[in-house]
Amino acid sequence: MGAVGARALPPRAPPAYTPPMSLPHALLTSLLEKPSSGYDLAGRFDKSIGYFWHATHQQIYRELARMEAAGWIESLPAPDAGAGRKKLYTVQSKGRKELERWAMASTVPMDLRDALMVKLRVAAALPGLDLAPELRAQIARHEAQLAIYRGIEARDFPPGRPLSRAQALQRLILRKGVMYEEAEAAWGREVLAALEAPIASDAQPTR
Amino acid sequence: MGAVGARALPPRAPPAYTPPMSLPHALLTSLLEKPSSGYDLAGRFDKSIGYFWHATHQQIYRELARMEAAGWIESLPAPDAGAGRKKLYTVQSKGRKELERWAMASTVPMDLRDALMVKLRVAAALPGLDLAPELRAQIARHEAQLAIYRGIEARDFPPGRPLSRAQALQRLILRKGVMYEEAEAAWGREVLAALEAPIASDAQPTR
DNA sequence: CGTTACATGTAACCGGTTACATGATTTG
DNA sequence: CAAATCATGTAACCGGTTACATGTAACG
Repeated sequence: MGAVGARALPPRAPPAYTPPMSLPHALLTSLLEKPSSGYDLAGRFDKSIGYFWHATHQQIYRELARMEAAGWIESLPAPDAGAGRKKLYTVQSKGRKELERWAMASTVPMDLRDALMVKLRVAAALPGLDLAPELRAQIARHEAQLAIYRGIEARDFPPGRPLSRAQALQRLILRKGVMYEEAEAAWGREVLAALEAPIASDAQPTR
Repeated sequence: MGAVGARALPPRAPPAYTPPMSLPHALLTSLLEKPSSGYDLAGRFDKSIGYFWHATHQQIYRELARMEAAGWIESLPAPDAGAGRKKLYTVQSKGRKELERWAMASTVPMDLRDALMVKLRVAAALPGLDLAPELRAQIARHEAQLAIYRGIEARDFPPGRPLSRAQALQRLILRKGVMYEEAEAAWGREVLAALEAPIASDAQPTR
């Protein structure tokens, strides 16, 4: 097969706007909770998701423009801001349906892509290399992040107080951050301990 | 400021080839262990890192071409494969130095970007939504992956046998996969339990 | 009046993905 | 010799990032 000479095909029909991943859907969710301007979204990018996931204003403006073109959202000149260009985006029924569809659909997880894993492999090939400093830095970073999440948890969800459904879900999102950082830090400590362990030079039992 | 009319600048000087992330360095590591063709690298993409991180052959060929242009690696027509185009890539001293530099440098971690976190937020805004099936699927997926890693661990690193330095490092890479999947599955179970818990409709103590 | 914050955008690049193409080698 | 596999690539897109541009509103 392989139609020879099929080179100069017209540029494929503009693919129907169906993003595989989730920035637009994250924005859609934010807008569902509260109609906002692109600037507002960039500023907070959602109180809970923004803890873990940063998006620049350019990304956000781009997605908003696309979603408006797709009819998922609509913009009105903001009631405040007289001569400014500020726009207020509101989710349309098409957008709400799309968000439901996406939420119910199954999503493939991201690859686990950690530079430290590669660096361990480098250390195996280049025995002179000392990864301990970088490891200590990473452990400290994860522990600091963990402390931040724990602080938020203690402040926003003190134990013993009953939570609304929305609050309970919000807390679970934060829990993910906590559990993720705990696992990262624990792994880091395990690696550091192994690096500092007596180097049983090569497969020699300590005897 | 902002030199008006500075539009038609010549396309900025081709930025010195300094990738911020790590695919080239992962490939470099693989090549350091064993000079290979692009096809070989695509096939295994490194026994340990390939467990977690997939790279397509196009990515790999592109990176190999760039790294050769940068003088990090060199290609020779492969000794086998008579009339074929197969090339064997070998790390040059420049590449080895770059790998060391990168391994010692500190790396910024990736954002934690999980669709389920967004979906929980959606569920908070749209109370009709039932995320339980998707959650069960994710838990099953993580547990299956965990079983695979545990199998490899048991096969390659049975307890009680002393390990060489390289083997110990290899095992730590695998441990990361294990700990990551454990944390993901544990979080999933926590969320599922919360979703199925008595819905204390809104902040009403069960009393 | 000048600086800072608000607010939106264009241009250009890089990494990751998908589709397509091409040709050599091995095998039934 | 036809099909599968080996082996390498081009083209085109999309998402994420950085640099640059532009203008309004609020504040001291």
